[in-house]
Amino acid sequence: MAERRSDTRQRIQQVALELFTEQGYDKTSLREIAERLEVTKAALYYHFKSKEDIVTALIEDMRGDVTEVVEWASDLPRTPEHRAEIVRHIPTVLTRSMPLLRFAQVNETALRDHPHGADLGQLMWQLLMLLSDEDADAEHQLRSVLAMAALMIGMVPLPIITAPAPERMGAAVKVALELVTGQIQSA
Amino acid sequence: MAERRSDTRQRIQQVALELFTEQGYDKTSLREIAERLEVTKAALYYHFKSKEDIVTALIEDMRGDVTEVVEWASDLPRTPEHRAEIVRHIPTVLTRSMPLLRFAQVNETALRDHPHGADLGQLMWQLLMLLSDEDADAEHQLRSVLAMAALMIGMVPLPIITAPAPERMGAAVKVALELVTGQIQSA
Amino acid sequence: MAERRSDTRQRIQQVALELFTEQGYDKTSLREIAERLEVTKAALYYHFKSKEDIVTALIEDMRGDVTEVVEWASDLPRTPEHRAEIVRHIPTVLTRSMPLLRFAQVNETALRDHPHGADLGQLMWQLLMLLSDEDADAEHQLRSVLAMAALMIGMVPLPIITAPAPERMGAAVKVALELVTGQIQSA
Amino acid sequence: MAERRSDTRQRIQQVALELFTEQGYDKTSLREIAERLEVTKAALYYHFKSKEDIVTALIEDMRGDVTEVVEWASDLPRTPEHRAEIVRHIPTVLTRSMPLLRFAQVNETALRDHPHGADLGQLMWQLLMLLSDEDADAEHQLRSVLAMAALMIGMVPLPIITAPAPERMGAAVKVALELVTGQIQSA
DNA sequence: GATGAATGAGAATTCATTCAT
DNA sequence: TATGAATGAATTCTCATTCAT
Repeated sequence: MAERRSDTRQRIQQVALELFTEQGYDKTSLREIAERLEVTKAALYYHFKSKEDIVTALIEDMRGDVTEVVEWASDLPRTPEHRAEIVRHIPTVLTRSMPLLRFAQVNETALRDHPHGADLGQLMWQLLMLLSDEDADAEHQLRSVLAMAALMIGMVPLPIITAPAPERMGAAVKVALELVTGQIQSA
Repeated sequence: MAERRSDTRQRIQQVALELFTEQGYDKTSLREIAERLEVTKAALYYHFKSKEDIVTALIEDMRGDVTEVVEWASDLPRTPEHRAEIVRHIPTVLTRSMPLLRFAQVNETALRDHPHGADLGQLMWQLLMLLSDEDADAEHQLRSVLAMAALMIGMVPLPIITAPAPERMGAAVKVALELVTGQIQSA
Repeated sequence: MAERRSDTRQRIQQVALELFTEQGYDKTSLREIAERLEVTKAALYYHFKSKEDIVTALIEDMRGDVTEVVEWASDLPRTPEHRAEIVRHIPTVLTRSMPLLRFAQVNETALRDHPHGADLGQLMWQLLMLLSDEDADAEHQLRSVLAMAALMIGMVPLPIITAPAPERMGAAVKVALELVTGQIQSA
Repeated sequence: MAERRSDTRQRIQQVALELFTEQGYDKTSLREIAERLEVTKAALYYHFKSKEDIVTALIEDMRGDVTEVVEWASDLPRTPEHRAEIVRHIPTVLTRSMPLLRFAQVNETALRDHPHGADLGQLMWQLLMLLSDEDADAEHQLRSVLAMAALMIGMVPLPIITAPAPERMGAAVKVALELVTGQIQSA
């Protein structure tokens, strides 16, 4: 009763996500994951049919959060005020998904030929499109890309930005707002 | 006279840079590079003592351009006007280095344990510091990171930004200026 | 009463025989057999103590038929007429065993080191010896081998022989008779 | 000068053919082949791009002999006399190819999904068709299959046939002739 | 300025098998 | 009468690297 159903499967996903992000998907061997979990490689294959499949599961798991925010935002009219609201909302709703987004960014090339890499790309694309339009001009598109980048940097530390998390997040939202509304924000 | 000094060495670097960027450093084998050049793997080892060493050479080759702009900018006083001038200057002086910067970005994890990966990081750091200060606040640091990101996106196409190169570059400079000067730019 | 004794055990044997013959013993994994039956691999181990053991059961099951014909024929005097009678008898009495004989032939190498592979070999040997003698000359031995081969080809389709089953069987018996009696048979 | 070109490649093929025939293709690991040759597994991969590829090379190597006899025989008119001539000719011209034919027969299932397994099948088919016709009746087709089988048994020892090689071959030719000409042969 | 032949280390994957429940 | 979870040993294959020529 105390045993959670398929504890191991969860732990594999978690450790894999950590290692894939830290060292890269290609540089991380299944041996390494297995050792870290103190199981055998074959145990990984009991739970996932391939290395790729671990990634697939990771993506599947987090798709929900993104879809949710996309659906919520899609109904909003495309006004600067609503874009601002979306920007403010994203950090709270996507916190749990951030590790995956970071993983995706760091493993860009490795995901290029992954069968579900495209899916991940699409998720990010949908996020971006919340702040812009497919037929907006280059500047608008660029602004929304940068706004999303700002939010990501706010949520996960970049070695270059030394400030503590809350301050970082505050700055990120502020700059992101400026980018999507085209207005300087007062602190 | 007819033979340029080490033609092959140049071709190796060029092909390697292409493949490393397209497919990732880890996913690109020396066999693949050799095949593309129609030489044997052993020939690569005549010119470079290891796979890592190709990267080292790549970095070495482009370091000059960056150093140059860094030196030029370092003498300028840290005013908004000069930061703007730097932003405007970067695209012209770094065009040749862009492929390498893109390579670095795309192979973040692979370069993490490369002996000269740190060097590349430092180059980018120096570039960033031209627009900011080590002891600036989080917002300032973030702004300069995003400004550099804007310029990079301007120079190399991101699948998401569909506009043609000149328009893309124009938008990039405009947004970058806005980010580093804190002022909305008029077209 | 409604449940036949060990239904599953029978189904495992049947599916295993099919797959072993189609794809070869080595190429057929227990996973595949289990999947085809929609049970787990562990279920196979409930019924058989090893993969080898499935083969053992298969052989055991069919030994009866062969033994029967061998015993019947052993009592007959070694005359051409009786050899002819044996040839004519074999197809009717061995029809049920044919799948196993085909399996044995197709998995010759795999059965070489099977503990009961020898048994199967012996069964075939006994069959052969019904038509020949251990101390017959090379030609006689060859004739009886070919006669048995003819009968087998008659019973199971070879891709090369396109005729429908009854015609095939008729031709097989005719040629087999000719081989063991040394006389051209009239249709 | 004393060094034969690619000695190793030849030795790999030879040892592989031996082991594949003795133990079966699937049961023979590259490790085993490598050990027998006192080289590393990787050396095999220098000479052949996969395990399959060794088989391909084997087939390629022997195709010539078969093609030759097929071409010679194709020009002959389809009379019983010529069929007899073909039967008599085959053992001399196919001696070198026999090991491969034996390999093919013993590894029937393993070759079923080999990309060049079909090729081998076709070679045998062509051989068969020299003694028969695509639209001959079942009996004729069966006779030529058995005649070829007889010749093969004559060339390679079957455990069941104990006679020494020359006698075996003599018997084989005799029986094969009888099968294709439909006439009892006098010794 | 190259090549041909080889290696050692390690990767992903598959398999038959076991055992507690 | 089964299953879920796991293992150990093996397999095919790839890679960066070396070295004599």
